[in-house]
Amino acid sequence: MSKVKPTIEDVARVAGVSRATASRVINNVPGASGPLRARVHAAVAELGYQPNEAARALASGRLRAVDVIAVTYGPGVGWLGTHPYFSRVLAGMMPVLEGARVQLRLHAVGLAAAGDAIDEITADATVGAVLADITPDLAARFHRRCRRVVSMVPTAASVPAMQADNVGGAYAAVEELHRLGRRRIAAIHGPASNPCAIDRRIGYQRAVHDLALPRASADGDFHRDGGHHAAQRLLREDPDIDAMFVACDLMAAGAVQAITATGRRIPDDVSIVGFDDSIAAVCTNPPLTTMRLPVEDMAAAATRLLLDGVPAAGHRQRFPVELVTRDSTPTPARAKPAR
Amino acid sequence: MSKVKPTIEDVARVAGVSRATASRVINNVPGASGPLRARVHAAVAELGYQPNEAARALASGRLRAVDVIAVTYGPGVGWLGTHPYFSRVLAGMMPVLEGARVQLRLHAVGLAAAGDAIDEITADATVGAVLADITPDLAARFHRRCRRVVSMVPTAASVPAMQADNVGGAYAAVEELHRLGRRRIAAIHGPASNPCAIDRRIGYQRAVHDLALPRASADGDFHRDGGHHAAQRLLREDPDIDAMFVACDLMAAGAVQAITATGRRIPDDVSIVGFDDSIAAVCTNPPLTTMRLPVEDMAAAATRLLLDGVPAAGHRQRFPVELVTRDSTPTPARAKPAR
DNA sequence: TCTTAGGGTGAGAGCGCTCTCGGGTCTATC
DNA sequence: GATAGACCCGAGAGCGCTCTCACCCTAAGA
Repeated sequence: MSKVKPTIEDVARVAGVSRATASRVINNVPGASGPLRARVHAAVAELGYQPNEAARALASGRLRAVDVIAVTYGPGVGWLGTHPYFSRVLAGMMPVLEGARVQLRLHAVGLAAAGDAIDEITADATVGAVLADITPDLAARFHRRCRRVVSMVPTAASVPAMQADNVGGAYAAVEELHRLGRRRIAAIHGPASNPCAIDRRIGYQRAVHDLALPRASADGDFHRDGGHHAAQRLLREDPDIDAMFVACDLMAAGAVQAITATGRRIPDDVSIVGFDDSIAAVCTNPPLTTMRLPVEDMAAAATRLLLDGVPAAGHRQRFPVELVTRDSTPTPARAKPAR
Repeated sequence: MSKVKPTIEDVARVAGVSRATASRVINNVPGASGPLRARVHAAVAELGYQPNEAARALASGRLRAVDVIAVTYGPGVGWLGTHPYFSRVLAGMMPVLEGARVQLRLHAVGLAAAGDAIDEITADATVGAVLADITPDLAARFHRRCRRVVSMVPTAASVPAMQADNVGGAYAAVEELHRLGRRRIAAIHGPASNPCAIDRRIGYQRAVHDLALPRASADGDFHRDGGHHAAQRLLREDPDIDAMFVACDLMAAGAVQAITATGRRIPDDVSIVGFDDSIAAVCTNPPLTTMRLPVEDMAAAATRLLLDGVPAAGHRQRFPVELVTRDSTPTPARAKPAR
């Protein structure tokens, strides 16, 4: 047995067919049949042949990989290392990629360098890119350069996207709190420039408006510390707050700590509904009632869309955001009676 | 301006040099100088040239990418979606990869399919692979097939690895608890087959032995629920436990919930030291005192090692595991006096 | 002045694969 | 039995790049 890796040429020789035929059966393309297919498969197995992806990509003009783009705001890798969201995206994509034998390439690119990065990534002509986190204008630019793109976050109308009902989720969170008898429902929002955060903010505002509830809110940064500070501020400004809608579980974790530090009990004194249903939701004490964002499903669907060809411009796939009840809201029996 | 992507041929023509020279300056290899370099750079800029990675890989026999391997135990993507560890590995690698213009490919491979996966991944002749999570025998096999490998977890002696002091970290955790006056220190271990978990277990056992402390432990699964159940069991079997060493923050989060559910207070009744210092450590209530595993540093160092060439067999780089004090252990002033 | 060494440069041969195109074979139809 | 059509299969031309090797030019040494 030779040390060098067998090529398709070797497979063809062993199978007694042409390179073209070997290629056809290896790629499962019609135009070769029965007995020949069997012989090629046998040769592949015998030689332990593994196709060279680089050669494949060069010859076919398409690299069998999907890019994942995480634009990092600020220096370093930003949220990538700490926010549970990205892991969920990867976890959702992995199984569908594996089935298709397509590689996953991860790009964490700074906002400043994003333009160049788009050029580079596009140059490799991959199957497509999943925009895990990105600004709307960058997404639009990406889509313009290379149609094979699908966004996981709200974006311009033209860019194909997975669309979770962030507005409705936030609205439902406030409704739930209201149903539980809460009347002073404050909100901790995400960054003012973040599209998801904006939608959740809108949902909150609509709900408190429709329910004729007083409005109070503070901005966080989608991170634990931001949630902590925001909750402190909120409680200082209005000590009678009896519930909080927090636009992200990680911030909610910080809020829980801030609230209990004041001696208030959760859920009795202050009830909380988070957002995401990430791992953070079950790490807090008490575990969080939260709005489940089906990130894994969305990522899987995005990947499938890419694998199926060029997504139609403006393509939308909608995902519900549903309430997951845990212990940061009272059980109905313990709920405060509505005034 | 033509629609087709410029090739190095175009660059060479515009610069008035040969393809070879263009290649030399683009790849920054000696053998071309001064004026020519400038002309080539100008041509690259003018055309907006982006090298085709596939062609590069094919011609040079090396794909400019680093593989990240996460062997998933059991079905699906296992820990990838929920455990903060993987994000930290990726976050650590990203900046050094970016500097070297090397891609990151992620592979989450089931234990059963890992053998085939190794063959496939190896076939692409990448710069190397970072073994984020893997069994020792699989790591050895990987290393045998392709020397360009470095493990992030304990493994056979031959496999190059980043080595965190898991044993010492666990030992130090118990010592700290003892210093704080705790005497019935139980442990929640990770999976019995996990190399990191094994080392932490050893550290605990050595410490309780050296300190002549009673031993009590339960096995978890490195996940929140496992920690929860283990803590319940431990408390049931010995209600007088006054401290827990938990081999992973995620499990500690579960343990915190189980402990407070019994009415015990943290850190006064039961003190806790976790392990990892992952995002979970600051989501619990109270935030966890924990042993910091410098995952990002380890991942960055692993990546650099790969970028520098073929790592020497048996190469080891050691990393300390240090105590991070938060609120799940009493401040020294509040510590119970030693008996 | 001739030789030699050495660095700069270009020609050209692949890397391993895909895919088009043309030729050959086989069946169905008239 | 002749012809058309359908179906298989192989030859061969690249895909865009790297890298070896030979060539040329210049400068130093004899």
